[in-house]
Amino acid sequence: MKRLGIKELAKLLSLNPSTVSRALADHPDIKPETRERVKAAAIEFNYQPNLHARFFRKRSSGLIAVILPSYNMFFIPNLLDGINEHLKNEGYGMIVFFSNLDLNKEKEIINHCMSWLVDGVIIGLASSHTDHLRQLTDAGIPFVIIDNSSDYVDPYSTVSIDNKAAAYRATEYLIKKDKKNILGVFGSQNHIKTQQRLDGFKLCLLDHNVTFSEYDIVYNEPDFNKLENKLRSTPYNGIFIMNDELLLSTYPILLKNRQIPGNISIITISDGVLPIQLYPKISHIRYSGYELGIISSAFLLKYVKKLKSHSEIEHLYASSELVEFDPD
Amino acid sequence: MKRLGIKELAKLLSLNPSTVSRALADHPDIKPETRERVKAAAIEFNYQPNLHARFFRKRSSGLIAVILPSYNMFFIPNLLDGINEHLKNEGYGMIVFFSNLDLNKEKEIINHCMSWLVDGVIIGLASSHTDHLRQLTDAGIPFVIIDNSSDYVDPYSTVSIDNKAAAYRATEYLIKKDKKNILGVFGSQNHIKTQQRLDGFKLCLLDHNVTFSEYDIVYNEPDFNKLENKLRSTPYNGIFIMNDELLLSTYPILLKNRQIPGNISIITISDGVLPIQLYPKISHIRYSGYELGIISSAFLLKYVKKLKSHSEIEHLYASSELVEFDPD
DNA sequence: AATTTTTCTGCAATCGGTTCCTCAATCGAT
DNA sequence: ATCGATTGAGGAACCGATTGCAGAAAAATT
Repeated sequence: MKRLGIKELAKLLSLNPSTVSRALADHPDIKPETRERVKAAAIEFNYQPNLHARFFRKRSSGLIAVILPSYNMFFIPNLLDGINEHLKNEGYGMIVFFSNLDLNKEKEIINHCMSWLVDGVIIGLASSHTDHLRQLTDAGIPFVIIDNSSDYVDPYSTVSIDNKAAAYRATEYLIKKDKKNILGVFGSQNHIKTQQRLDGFKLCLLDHNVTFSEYDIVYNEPDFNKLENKLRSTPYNGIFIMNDELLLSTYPILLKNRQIPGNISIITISDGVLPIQLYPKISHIRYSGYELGIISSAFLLKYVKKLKSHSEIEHLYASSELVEFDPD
Repeated sequence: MKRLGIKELAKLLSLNPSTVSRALADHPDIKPETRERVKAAAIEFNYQPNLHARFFRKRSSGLIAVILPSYNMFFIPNLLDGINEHLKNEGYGMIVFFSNLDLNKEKEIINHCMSWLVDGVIIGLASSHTDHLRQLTDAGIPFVIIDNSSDYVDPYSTVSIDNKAAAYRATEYLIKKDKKNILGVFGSQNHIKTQQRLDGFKLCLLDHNVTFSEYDIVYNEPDFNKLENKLRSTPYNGIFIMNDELLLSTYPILLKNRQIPGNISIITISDGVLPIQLYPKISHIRYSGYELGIISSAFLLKYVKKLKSHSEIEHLYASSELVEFDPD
């Protein structure tokens, strides 16, 4: 069975292609009877419109590009799900690209997006460079930046979780459990996210008069001996772990050096997938990748639909909640 | 700076659009001088071709769709990298979809692909259902099935690792280390992959006259007590873990109940990311997602380029290698 | 019954590149 | 110097769906 175009379908129905087109698009000009006849035939003969022809003619694709920096395995799936779900409901499509944390690749992708006539872009930046985003602005293609909130640096709209607040709450959880010998495990200090979470962490300790020193913080440590030494030399009873990647890499060391659960409490910031896969499960400040997806796509569509001018910058924050797993 | 089309570019160069088109496509009719002049101008004025117009006219998109069942597999990033790399070199583009293990969504995506005029499809099946793939066959769109090798069931080309052989080699590794009290950790018995790896596992034990019983196998066990009980009641000194997911979920239990590394050896089958993130690192039969990507896309392109008839079914296997991390 | 209004459908242009075909200019050979 | 072959570029049709406009048919109004 060969694929048939709108002309063939029209011929089968003894109608004009334009009528068929309008019927399928629920155009009010077409009377219900004809409309239903056309739709039935479209299904019967498995008519699939040529999207390229359509987009070409419409000079817009109804497509939103999602550009992600890496295939971070933990929350990306939920994020994409959320975005896709919302876009689908609104009649938009989604097309996903990965920049592999490579700025040049990110630029390439953006050029590509322009060739694709995308209606909007949701982007997780590969770096702190944002100059190339002006291309999008110039072409009138709206975009929002997700996760990597560099809100105070550039005049672009962003959606992210409130990293500082999340870290604060996480730290507070440990303190309220009276675990005041706290070790902080953080990522690269160059990263904005690290700084934000570090701010929340330190602020909370300060607010609660918990003494700590820089010695009690491990940054992006691939050398596990250092971590192990600290665990052996200091009676830490609370561990703050900044994210999933660090949780995964440090958890075995913790298990080896401490009874878990026992007199030690661990908390992390996560979308909640990894912490409940581990055993025992890990308490965490949970943010939802799915929610972030919904929020960012809804936000973007406001610009796409011109409900909002692209010069109206705004910074949205997704919520996070404490998920406890300690037995006590 | 407004986007300009091929006509405007042609006007700027005092050339005909057709000449510009040919120059950019390296058509031999155009003399090198003109060609270079056109290309320089294209860069200078940042000419971005309208891909929809192009694909529409060419009646093909040069796009390969990659449909994956879920994101949360450890080797997906490498797989996509491999596919993308090869396709790019061959002048094709890649477009990625996720079915979330949902057959209906998979069907939807396939319909979508047809509307997109994709030139080929690489698909990791969401289920064992394959009826809907006939649509692609009917439309003359070639495809290959990856990872999930159901080769003996359906007449479709597949690319995967040789699960049975990999499991055999993994088991052999344990036996050669004289670890003959072996516990096997497997996934859902409904899954073809489980069966294949189980076959290799059992065959190897049989070949080496190692006694074992069904008691020594754990299937898709979300209840960790069972696993823990077995570890306590039986002096296992070798553990075979079928995949990354299971490694992640069982590793903490193993750590808790055994000194690792110690008198116990663990082996898993993996793309090699997780096993070296854990501590201590885990020996594994390593297959490369990247390689699988290269192989499957190269294979698909043979069909796409009509170097191979779509009726010529073939089953390719990617290689795997032993990666050892035991201290002794 | 004639005219106006409304409802429905057809016609044809159009979107931006690509490609078949045509043809002028250049070149080499006789 | 003439003719045929080759080279380089232009002209125009075309891909399939959409949409402004025109107009026939039906309904409503006078």
